Amino acid sequence: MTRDANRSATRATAPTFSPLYRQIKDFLIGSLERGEWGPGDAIPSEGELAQRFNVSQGTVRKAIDEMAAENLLVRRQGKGTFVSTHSDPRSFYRFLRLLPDDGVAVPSASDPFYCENVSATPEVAAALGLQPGDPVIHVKRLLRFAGETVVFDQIYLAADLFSGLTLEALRGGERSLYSLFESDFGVRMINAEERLRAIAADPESADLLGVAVGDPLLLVERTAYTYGNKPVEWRRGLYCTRNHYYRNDLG
Amino acid sequence: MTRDANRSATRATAPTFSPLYRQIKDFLIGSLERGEWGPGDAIPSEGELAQRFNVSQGTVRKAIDEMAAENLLVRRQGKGTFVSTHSDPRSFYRFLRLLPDDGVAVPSASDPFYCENVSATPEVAAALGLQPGDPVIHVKRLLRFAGETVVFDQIYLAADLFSGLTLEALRGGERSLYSLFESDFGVRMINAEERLRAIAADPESADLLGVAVGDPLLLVERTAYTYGNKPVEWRRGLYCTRNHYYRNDLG
DNA sequence: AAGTGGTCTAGACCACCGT
DNA sequence: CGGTGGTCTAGACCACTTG
Repeated sequence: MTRDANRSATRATAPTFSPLYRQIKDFLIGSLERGEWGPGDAIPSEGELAQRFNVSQGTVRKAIDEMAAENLLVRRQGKGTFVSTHSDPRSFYRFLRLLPDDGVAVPSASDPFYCENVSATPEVAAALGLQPGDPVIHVKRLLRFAGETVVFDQIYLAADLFSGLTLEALRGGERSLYSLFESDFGVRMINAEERLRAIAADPESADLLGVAVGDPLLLVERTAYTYGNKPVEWRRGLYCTRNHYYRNDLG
Repeated sequence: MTRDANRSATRATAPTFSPLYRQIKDFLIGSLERGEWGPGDAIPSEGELAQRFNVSQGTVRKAIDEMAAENLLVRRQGKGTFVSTHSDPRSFYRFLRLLPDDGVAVPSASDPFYCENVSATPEVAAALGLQPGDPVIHVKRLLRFAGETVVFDQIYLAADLFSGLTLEALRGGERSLYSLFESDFGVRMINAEERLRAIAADPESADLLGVAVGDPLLLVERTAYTYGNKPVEWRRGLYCTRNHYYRNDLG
């Protein structure tokens, strides 16, 4: 992280222009990837980082500002800057967009009932960047809102990252799935992309969700990424939208 | 915008703490609301604003930074800072999340076929903050992707803001709907919230979209807001997701 | 009181855009 | 070239949290 690294780069090849705050941000992201600070930990103060990098505090601030905007860090005035965690209730509803038609959000209950090692189908392999046949973990679960079964999720995880995952661990407690991944496997989901479609209920889903075969269901396919935009989870969720809706804000 | 407005506010009532950059931001937003700068116009330079408000350039920068992050302004290095506009292709796909299963985004064609003044139903009135029976404009249109009819939209607009809207104007040209609202009626959509559900196709929609009655369709209800979070449009869209999907990024 | 993030300043220089 | 936004500095003071 030497100063003036750009200006001295008068090579013939195209130089890699990158402002100081960007280099600091990249360094901090690298530290997160390497797990040097765990979720919920405080990172060094702005002043200390400024000294360590020999830059002004404002430059460190700009790097942290961007990371806070990307939900990688959380600032807390008077206390410090902390690594984001899925245990934080504030970041809980970021990955669950389902709300009841009337009234406010109610805590949902997760009921996993299947967890096996299987071979990746071509579809799953493509989503996770694996080869068909590679080992993956297949989880099935239901989500209930106020007693009503609303979601049937089928979740596929790269087996190398989550080896040892069992149904018992999943049934654990009140923690969210991503919270468990984070604490038990050191895999932090920082990003996800969902693709939504309306489809007709198949017999298995209809049975689990208490609807008739052929009834319309909201299909939500999600690819979730960890640091470096590496896909580590793919899931196929069927949402019963009789009394709930999927909310999306177009900023 | 006097300096130290906070510190001198030693009243008994709870003072309204607000940093300088926020006051400047509020002023700029007010100017946008009052239409002092139209979509696509350049706002005064950072230096000029700093002089005008008797603050440093960095303070103005922070105000503009936030507004750029909220898509209200667009910065262009070397040129200036400009009021966002829906004519800008970059902000086009912010309000249309539908993509074809295979291949890249294709320009969509809008085909409006109905535009009448009607009385607001209770549902529409509630969404637009009106009284049931108040006048609204009801528009129906189809959206085609590469020749395939994919969306059936029913759009409701507060009549006072869009009086004079005709089918002919809607059929106008290649401009997006929000681009037309912006240039012809001075109403800029800055924000929207969508609620998604899966439902069974009714006869009218099935006919328009070329599917069977009862087939699953994606229902997308949108409330769009202009400055001051004032709702000005409510729409009910039915999306045929046979060959397309609704994409959502969970940041 | 000490330490943290939050705001603000005044000035410097760089990168980009137009003429 | 002049004007614009983009980066960076060094230092000041404020607001919040904790001991």
